Amino acid sequence: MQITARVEYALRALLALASAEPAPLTAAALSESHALPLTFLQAILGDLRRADLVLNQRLPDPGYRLSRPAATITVGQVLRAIDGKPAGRRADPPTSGPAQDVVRTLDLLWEAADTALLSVIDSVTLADLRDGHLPT
Amino acid sequence: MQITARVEYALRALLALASAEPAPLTAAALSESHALPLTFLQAILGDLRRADLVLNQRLPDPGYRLSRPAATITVGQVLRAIDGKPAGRRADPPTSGPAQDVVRTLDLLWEAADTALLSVIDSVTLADLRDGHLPT
DNA sequence: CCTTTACCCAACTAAAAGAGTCGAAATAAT
DNA sequence: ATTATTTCGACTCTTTTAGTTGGGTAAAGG
Repeated sequence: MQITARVEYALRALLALASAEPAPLTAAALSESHALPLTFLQAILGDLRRADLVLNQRLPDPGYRLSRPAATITVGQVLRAIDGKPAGRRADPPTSGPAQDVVRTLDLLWEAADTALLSVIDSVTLADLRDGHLPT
Repeated sequence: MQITARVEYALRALLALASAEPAPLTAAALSESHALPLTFLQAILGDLRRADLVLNQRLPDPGYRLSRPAATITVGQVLRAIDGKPAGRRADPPTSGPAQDVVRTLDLLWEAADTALLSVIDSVTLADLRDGHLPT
């Protein structure tokens, strides 16, 4: 498990929004109160908006809000919105030889690992995190 | 889940060794039959040897062998031997402010995700992979 | 001895990904 | 118009990955 800063920041920001609900928060406000680099945060909020997890409004009372209830947004959705790719091996598989079967077997292994991961992150919502309801 | 080439190559090599048991295979032989870059593979085998997963012997009949039965080596052990670190966030946590609690909550989340992952990779052995016994 | 075979190791390079910054443009009240 | 804020693409800096290179070690077998 490698947690990128993007994902971490995205979740921190979303949790702040979940706690502020239904009041909107501007990017600047989020940046200050949670020590997130402003311009980087803006880029991240852009990803979240394009993934329809968040929406923003202009004056009066400008800022970002969750686009749906915190209980319906899972951590998995956030990860996929931010990091895009669900997984991926770096090494390209050989096109022939006895290693073929081995590679197929490893594929299944990584798939099983991924499934285990998804079972956690797709079952935890922003509301869970906000309220401290965590998995075992 | 991000699978590095090092881990992938290590597992391919170990599976080859597990299948060849108890005959030793040289680095060159592994490199050729499984299309692994030789010098890179040597570095990886060095890690595996230092982690006591593999041992090598000189003439006569030189090469690498598993240092213990394939059924007692788990994928998790290999991952830890090769990539070292169990996990890690990139973003450094804030030293003060209301984000403190959020960060602690996220810590627990990542820990849960890690546990889920370990439950898979620490329960699958090289013998399982070699024989096609995979987790659900 | 001395060549051959194979491993050992530290330093190096190249390319990609990650973390952020910068600046100019768009938006929409007041 | 002006102000506050978001939006977008391009840009920089650093770290990690994926390898290579080159020099050295060990131990037969001739």
